[in-house]
Amino acid sequence: MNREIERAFSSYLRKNGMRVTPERKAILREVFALHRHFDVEELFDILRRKKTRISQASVYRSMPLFVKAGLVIRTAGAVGKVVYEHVYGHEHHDHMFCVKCGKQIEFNDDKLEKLQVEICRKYGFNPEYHNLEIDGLCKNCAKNKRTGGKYEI
Amino acid sequence: MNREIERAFSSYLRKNGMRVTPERKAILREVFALHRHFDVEELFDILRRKKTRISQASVYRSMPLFVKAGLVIRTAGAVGKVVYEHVYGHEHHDHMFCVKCGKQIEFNDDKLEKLQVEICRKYGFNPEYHNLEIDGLCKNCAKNKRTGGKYEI
DNA sequence: AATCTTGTTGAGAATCAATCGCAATAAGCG
DNA sequence: CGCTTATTGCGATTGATTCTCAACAAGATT
Repeated sequence: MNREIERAFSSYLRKNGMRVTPERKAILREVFALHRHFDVEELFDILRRKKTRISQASVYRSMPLFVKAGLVIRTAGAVGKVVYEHVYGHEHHDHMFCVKCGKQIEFNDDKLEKLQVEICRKYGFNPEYHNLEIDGLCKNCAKNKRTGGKYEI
Repeated sequence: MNREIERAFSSYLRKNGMRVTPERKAILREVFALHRHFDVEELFDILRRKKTRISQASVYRSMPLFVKAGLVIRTAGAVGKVVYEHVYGHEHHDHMFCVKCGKQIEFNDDKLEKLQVEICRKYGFNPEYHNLEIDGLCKNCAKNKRTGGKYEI
């Protein structure tokens, strides 16, 4: 992981009267070792497998800190589950999600980003983060389209 | 409520070998009487206040059906909560969500919609529905910005 | 209209994510 | 080093959602 990230986080903590603990650092390290979306359960499992002696509660407690520090974002997950993704030093991207096979396509479009900022301005809204998910059928599934599929929503 | 909606739903059910029950119809009616976002708890409370003898489980069971039938959409709610909104015969819109005060702003932008379709085409993706949520600070909260606010994320 | 099949309901138990309370611990200050 | 107080871990708790299962009833068949 990047030394820079750790420093950014420590700085965020101190600035807000919070403490830099080995637990928080260890969790952050794993978050940035995971190059995909994940939920707290997965993260906790990884930490446990690595024998770090960190409680689930601490993991739950740390995630909002990472988010507030701008290092991690929370994206829409399955029903009643919160999904995270680290973001520091990464390109922002949006998702297409195939409702049939579950395939995820990541994309990024500059025009789209700019247009959103423009729209926000119209409403006096200060965007910090956005999440666009387009649901539909991927190329493959559109081809073998069956009506009335029973995929989960 | 619209007779047309009820017919659309009944048709969806029959097409998939499911049954049209008074419970499902009553729930659907309330969903379309509610002209705003809601969660299952609210919906259930309303049904109870109206003395309809419908169980919470049935409400939970019905929601995904409405979604699959294309009458209702699920949008991102607070942590661990699912929020719904009826959509049939309504203009599609997206949301801005103030992370500090929780205010929701609905907006719609034609250019944005068209741009998305265009992007999908590039990926051979067939969009059916999309959900864009822009998180940030509303006009008011941006003004009285305190650093390190403790709002939940 | 009576019968049959099978999807649906209600009630409560069960599950699962997330949070909380509290005593023990330790970060960071002087 | 010693003090203050944020943080930890544990277990209990909350709260939303799902499950189980027996009773019921929708819709097809006769």
